[in-house]
Amino acid sequence: MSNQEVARIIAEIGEYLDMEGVPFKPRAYEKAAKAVGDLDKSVSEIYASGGLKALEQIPGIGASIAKKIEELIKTGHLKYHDELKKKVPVDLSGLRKIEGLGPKSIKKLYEELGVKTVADLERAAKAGRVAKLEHFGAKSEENIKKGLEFLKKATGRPLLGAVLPLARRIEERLRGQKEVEKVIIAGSLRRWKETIGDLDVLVVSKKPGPVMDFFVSMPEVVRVVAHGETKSAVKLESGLNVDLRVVPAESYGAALNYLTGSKDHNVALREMALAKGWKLNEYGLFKGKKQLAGRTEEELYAVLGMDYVEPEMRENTGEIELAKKHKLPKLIGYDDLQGDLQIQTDWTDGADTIESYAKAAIERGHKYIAITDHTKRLAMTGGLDEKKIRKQWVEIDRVQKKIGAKLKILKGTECDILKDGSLDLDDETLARLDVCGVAVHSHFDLPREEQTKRIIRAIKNPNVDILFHPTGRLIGKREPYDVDMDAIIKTAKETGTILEIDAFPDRLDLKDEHVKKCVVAGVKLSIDTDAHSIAHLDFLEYGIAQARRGWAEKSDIINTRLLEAFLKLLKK
DNA sequence: GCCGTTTTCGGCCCGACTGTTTTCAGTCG
Ligand SMILES: Nc1nc2c(ncn2[C@H]2C[C@H](O)[C@@H](COP(=O)(O)OP(=O)(O)OP(=O)(O)O)O2)c(=O)[nH]1
Ligand SMILES: [Mg+2]
Ligand SMILES: [Mg+2]
Ligand SMILES: [Zn+2]
Repeated sequence: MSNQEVARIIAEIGEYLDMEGVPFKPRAYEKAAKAVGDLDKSVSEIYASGGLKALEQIPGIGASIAKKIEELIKTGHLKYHDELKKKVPVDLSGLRKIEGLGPKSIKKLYEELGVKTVADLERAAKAGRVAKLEHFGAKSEENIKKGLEFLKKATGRPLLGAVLPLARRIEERLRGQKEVEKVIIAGSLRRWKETIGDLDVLVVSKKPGPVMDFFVSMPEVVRVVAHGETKSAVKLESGLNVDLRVVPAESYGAALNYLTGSKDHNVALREMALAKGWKLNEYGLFKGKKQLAGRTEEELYAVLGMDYVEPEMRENTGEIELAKKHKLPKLIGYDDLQGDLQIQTDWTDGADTIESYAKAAIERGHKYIAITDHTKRLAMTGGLDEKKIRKQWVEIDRVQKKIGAKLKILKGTECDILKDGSLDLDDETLARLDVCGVAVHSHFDLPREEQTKRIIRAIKNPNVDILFHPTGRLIGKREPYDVDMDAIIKTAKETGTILEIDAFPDRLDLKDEHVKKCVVAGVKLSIDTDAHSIAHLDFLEYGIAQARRGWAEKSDIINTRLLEAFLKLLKK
């Protein structure tokens, strides 16, 4: 039984208890479910090796839930869950996808109308039966209908890269309003999560009314979900929700901290405040009626006795303890990169010429770039063979001469790792390159052991400098191939191979959790755009963000160095 | 149900908006 399956059952128990109005337990189950879902080892294995005791070691899991997990692992079933489900036998996860519909409403709809599924609910709403229920009415029925309509079109969480440009436009638009003193996008976007559930916008203003009116009447708005004095929410035609919070200047820091989250980070801070006899909310940190902090986030963390925590770290995964001990890492900054080490040109499947990339890189302040076209096995891209890549070197030399010393153009490759772990170009050719990147582009479905052996063999090659997009995932489209990342990281450490953080918004590969492991292991990383056109050169920030989410410092990333120092970090 | 240099018992983050309601529950952030 997978972690996700266990987590789902535990979470459902929480929802059923919530339905019955049981206090506190729902949160306990919710927390436990999240703990299981976030585990990076398998619960079954944890139980197999350490038994109940090991399960109870997981924060949020105590004796009672540990026993339930044991039953799930042993029998594939949980009597307690089955019993709760028998009382209200509905498609809970399906119905919960309807915005605004919570456990209490679902229970009522089942008991009064026999609604078990989304389809049942649709029939009941269309027949006007929902509006007749006590505590429901015409508007609740209408909202359910709208929710059902939206659910049919819903397409899941969009990529950060797909919403960031829109978010920045909305930010600018609000900034143009005269009542607006400050605007900032908070929420998961400020934490640079790889996918985004909604936009959370914070505005400072003395006059919220006009700001709210402007916000809910933006042209893209198709539905006003809420329209209040301090908070509004809308749905855009793209399906994206946008929340707006407006506060006075003296609450800016506290409100930004609240709206940035994560929820778990917020709750942990609020518990800290509570333990000191204080109260933390979005208006400030208070001792009785007196505001101790709230105008800035820096002040808020300081008064709580912590160092400032960067938004990318606010996931309640240990950052709070480090901040209290003043031991937070100093994260790599958004201006710290000197160059880009993965670029595909029109020699293969890229859209632009070496020369135009060089000019664009100079405009962006890069000191070096690596030209890393595909190799011959990727025939559909016109991948380079040993002969053709030598021709490319001549062109690189020509462009280098033309542009002079402003930018170093490195001769590189994104050489295919073949099925057996050998490489698509011969060693003599690889040895003559400035930067040799290798990557898996085929046989994604090899068994874990074989895939791991294949990649290890490739990076053990003394000519190989960097492993590009190490897990091969495409967010929302393709799962990472099955590979033992711990073994790859270990080998990278032993061989001095660099692992890449591919910044392309649908890759972000390595992702934050793997970056964290590399940092701990002392494996060096590179941040590259994987550009296939000049516009893609701007993706570096997504890679930097992922590095920051993995707690990487400047020194962990090789292309923060100037050329000479950077080249020294590659294999001899 | 979980958890602990304020507690092994008694707390549990805190607030906004809506809709249906004569005073607040439900849902969400
Ligand atoms: N204190 C507190 N803050 C919360 C709670 N729920 C949400 N928040 C805060 C933290 C969140 O980051 C912020 C925005 O809420 P969202 O639901 O939009 O979450 P977030 O943006 O983190 O993720 P998302 O990508 O939108 O799913 O509001 C809560 O229950 N308590
Ligand atoms: Mg959000
Ligand atoms: Mg939100
Ligand atoms: Zn390519």
